[in-house]
Amino acid sequence: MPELPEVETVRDGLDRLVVGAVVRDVEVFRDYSVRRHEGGPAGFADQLRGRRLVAAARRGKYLWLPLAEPVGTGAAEDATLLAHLGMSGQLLVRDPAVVGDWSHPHLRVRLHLDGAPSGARYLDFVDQRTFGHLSVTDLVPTPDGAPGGRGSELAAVPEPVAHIGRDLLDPAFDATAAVAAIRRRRTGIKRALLDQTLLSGVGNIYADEALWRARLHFARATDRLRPIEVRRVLDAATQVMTEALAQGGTSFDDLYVNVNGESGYFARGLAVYGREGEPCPRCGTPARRDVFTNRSSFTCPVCQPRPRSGRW
DNA sequence: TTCCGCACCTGCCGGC
DNA sequence: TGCCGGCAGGTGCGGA
Repeated sequence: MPELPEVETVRDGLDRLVVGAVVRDVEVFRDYSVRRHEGGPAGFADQLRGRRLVAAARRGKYLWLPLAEPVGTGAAEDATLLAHLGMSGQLLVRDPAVVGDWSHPHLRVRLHLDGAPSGARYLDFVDQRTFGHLSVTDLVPTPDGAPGGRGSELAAVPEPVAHIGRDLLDPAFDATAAVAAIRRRRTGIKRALLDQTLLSGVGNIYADEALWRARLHFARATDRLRPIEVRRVLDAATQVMTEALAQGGTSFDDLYVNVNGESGYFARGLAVYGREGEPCPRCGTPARRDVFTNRSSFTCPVCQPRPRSGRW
């Protein structure tokens, strides 16, 4: 599933392979994939045709490509192509001269490109489970005046991204403020980690891994955790996502690949996620799976003892 | 205001 | 062999 390291891997690929390209044409094969674009599929295509992709930026799991006119190649304008990969979305950079008449059963949107630095002609949005989406949206200023996200120098973010917090790999991320915000909540620590308004980019996989590294059970109440414990789990999340990024992200199957269609290798680096019954790498106790907020959570019952009065 | 549960969506897999 | 239900899970909305 694409979480922060996977989305950052895709962003880096787009930065190298398609930034500078002009969108010659747009094909929307599945209207639902542009459901968040206010003008519908036709408006989505109209707003992209003839525009130049001037950067590849990211905050948390949101990815965007600021747009400019093709002539007068100045700074980005006030609009951007915004993407969220959801559970299974992929952005694939394709050159038909290399891959032939490539298609995919889950191809939802295709951008035809001219002038990409890689020579690629297609930017394909492939999405099996269709939780992902694309839109063209306005850029709005960041409240703190710092760049909106990794890969962009603009102090602006897409309007739908304005409400989410900065992510742990963002140089402008304020860990002290995040610790305080989490402790003000009256919920479980995993719920807080997954709340994208507090901090962005952490999903189910890395939340479980960070909690295991920090030796905290997912149901520990945020308002009863000491600041140092919250800080410990944030540091662990930063560490595990940095390691995953170095290995191209986590791939369990072909639902996550980079822009070239290649898998990441971090799945083998996971300590507990998806390893029910397998020995904890620290103490050897079989990992446990619980259903928490309608999804699986994996813990070591010894390293991460369940609290007497936790918040499920 | 804050927190929580659920719907959205598709394909795979196991059970019958 | 075919059908059906469960499961995967990020996000946003509505209800408590």
